[in-house]
Amino acid sequence: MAIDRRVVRTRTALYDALVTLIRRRHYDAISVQDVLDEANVGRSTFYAHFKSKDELLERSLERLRALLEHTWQAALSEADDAEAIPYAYTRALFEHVAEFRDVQAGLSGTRGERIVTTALRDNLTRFLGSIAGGEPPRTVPRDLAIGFIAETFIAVITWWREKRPDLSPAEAESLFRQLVDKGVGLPGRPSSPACRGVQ
Amino acid sequence: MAIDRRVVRTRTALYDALVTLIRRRHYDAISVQDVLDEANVGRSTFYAHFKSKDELLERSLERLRALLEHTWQAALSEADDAEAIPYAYTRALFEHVAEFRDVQAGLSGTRGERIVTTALRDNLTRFLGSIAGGEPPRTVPRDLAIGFIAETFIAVITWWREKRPDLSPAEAESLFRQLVDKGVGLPGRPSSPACRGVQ
DNA sequence: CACGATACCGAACATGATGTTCGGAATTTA
DNA sequence: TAAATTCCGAACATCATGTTCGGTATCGTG
Repeated sequence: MAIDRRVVRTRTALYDALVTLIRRRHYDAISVQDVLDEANVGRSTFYAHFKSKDELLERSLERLRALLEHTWQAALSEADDAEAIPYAYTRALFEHVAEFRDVQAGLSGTRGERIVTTALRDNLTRFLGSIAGGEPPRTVPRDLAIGFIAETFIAVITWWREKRPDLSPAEAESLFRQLVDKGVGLPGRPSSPACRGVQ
Repeated sequence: MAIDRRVVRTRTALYDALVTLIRRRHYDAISVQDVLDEANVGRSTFYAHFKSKDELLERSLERLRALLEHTWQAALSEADDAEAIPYAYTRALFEHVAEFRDVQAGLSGTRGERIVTTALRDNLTRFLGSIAGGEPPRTVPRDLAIGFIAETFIAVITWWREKRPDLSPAEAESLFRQLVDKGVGLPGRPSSPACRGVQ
């Protein structure tokens, strides 16, 4: 027996409603009742599927996961060699990210933001882990490196949205890559000279 | 006329109570009433001083600010030259951070964490800005660089607490500096060879 | 098509947190 | 000591959360 069509309709309606509302106002300012009204779903029905607004968000992120997976696959086929894959991936990611600006804004500073960030980090871990072939040992532990990459990604797109929304995805991605690849050093002292960016 | 002693007593009692509770349980699981009971302060009194739990936390961070300021001053006098100041600062910071592990844990994933992170970033901005003498132009915009540093700091101490609490402050700080200075590159391709860590 | 199973509705209810009000008591400053 | 300020605490209004349950609609299946 296949999955009852009513449940998929109900759930997607709730997912859509939540995203719609996040685009309109701040995540913390959205009540379960708001989602219910937007989705035209009964109260008891909601709690039959999810135990909270946070869980609704979390489960809805399987869509994000699908997007990331698709982007990853595209990067896989597009890249020349295995080493270039991650870069093709993040490049594509920056192209897509701009479309979700209002969602990012609605999530900023909330528990929801952490939920999304965690999902992103988990996906990165999975993807990057899948191509960890004969890599030389690194001084920075792998899980820390991945957390670092994910947080840097968040830092860049947040700054991009809040401070310099005029930048193109390519420019933002360039900054991201620069930070991940070479760091920046603490102001006052250049990091090791060979690593300074050009100019 | 000086500030009424009753108000400072009340406020510090509330600050202390909040921190005490965060050490015991998760920030989200703490109600205003809990803080009131712990601090032995009347309900109406609380709302005469703060409009919410979040504001209480935010205002209580003036203490954090004082700690950071003190650490900064110490780094100022300790460092040989101006360029070494930031590093003396972060080194000292990692020494202190271990003492607040349970507070970090109680805040992780909450709005409170964002409040603290923002305060930290603001302080970093202020400090690092104060020594931004004749610095060469950098390819990465200054405010992005500072945000990047702050987020990297958070990423490292979070990973340190959750995954490798056995590490010494010096070891953790070494990883932090490595990331900030040289980045890490995306797995699969080394970042520019000259920048790889030793070994 | 028809029947059994399942999901949805919606109203009602319990619970608990938030934030306000106000008169009287206590403490502080001057 | 006197005036001003702050605190207390109980009562109250409001709101969001989460649960219960009987009736209804929709679904999958034979």
